[in-house]
Amino acid sequence: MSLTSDLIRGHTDQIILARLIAQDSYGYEINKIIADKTDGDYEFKEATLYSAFRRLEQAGLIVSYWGDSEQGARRRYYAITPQGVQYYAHSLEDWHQAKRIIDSLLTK
Amino acid sequence: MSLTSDLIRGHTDQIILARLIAQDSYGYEINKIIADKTDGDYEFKEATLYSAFRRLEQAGLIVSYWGDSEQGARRRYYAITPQGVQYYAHSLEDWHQAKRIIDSLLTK
DNA sequence: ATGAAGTACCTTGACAGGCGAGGTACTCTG
DNA sequence: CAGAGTACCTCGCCTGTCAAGGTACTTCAT
Repeated sequence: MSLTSDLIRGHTDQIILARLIAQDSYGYEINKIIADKTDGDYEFKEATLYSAFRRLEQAGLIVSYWGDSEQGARRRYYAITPQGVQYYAHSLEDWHQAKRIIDSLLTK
Repeated sequence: MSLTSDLIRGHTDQIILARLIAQDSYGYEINKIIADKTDGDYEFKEATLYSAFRRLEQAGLIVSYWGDSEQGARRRYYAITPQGVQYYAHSLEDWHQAKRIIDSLLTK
């Protein structure tokens, strides 16, 4: 993985929310999906991931519940809230704008 | 300006280097050019700008010299070094990769 | 049976970058 | 002479990342 975290910083929450819009999920799975989607180029550090969950839940953008799996390790599932959806939509616009702005600043 | 700083974080150094590749410049002017290029949508906070200069100079990516202006406020000019040019080229590639990765993570 | 590897979660403390707030010093214009 | 503009700088807080460490369960090969 060659991506420095500072390039992803500012997208962590957004990326997690994008996954939760697709379906409820849990930490470990989200990270695996991200690794898959990027062909192993990127993955959150666990500490980063779980601190993001805490932040998002406190902000009311996601809620969590324990999975009722009888076997295997317990899983804490997360679901996106309506505010989360709204926040995500807004963050998408920000991203498109940021791309334009950064690209324009990197040219003569 | 709606851009959150975390979206720019990771691009600060890169943006400054891009300006210095175009021509030697100084803090105040760089910020004005950036404001111009983005139609006022973005501008560095001064503290951010000057701490970036310090960081870049310590890293050997830029060098500074005092402008010899007789009138007006003194200006500290910055010039990019060969290492700076190299670092910039590398950071451009990182950026293109980051764009692809982030975009791919924001879709189902 | 035992140990390694995989799944799955969590916390602590350090560190780096952004930036609000404050400051200095000079020039120009009304 | 005051205020706005140019131009630089520092201090200390805040936030997000992450290395390091931990817990607990399951599966599989030895």
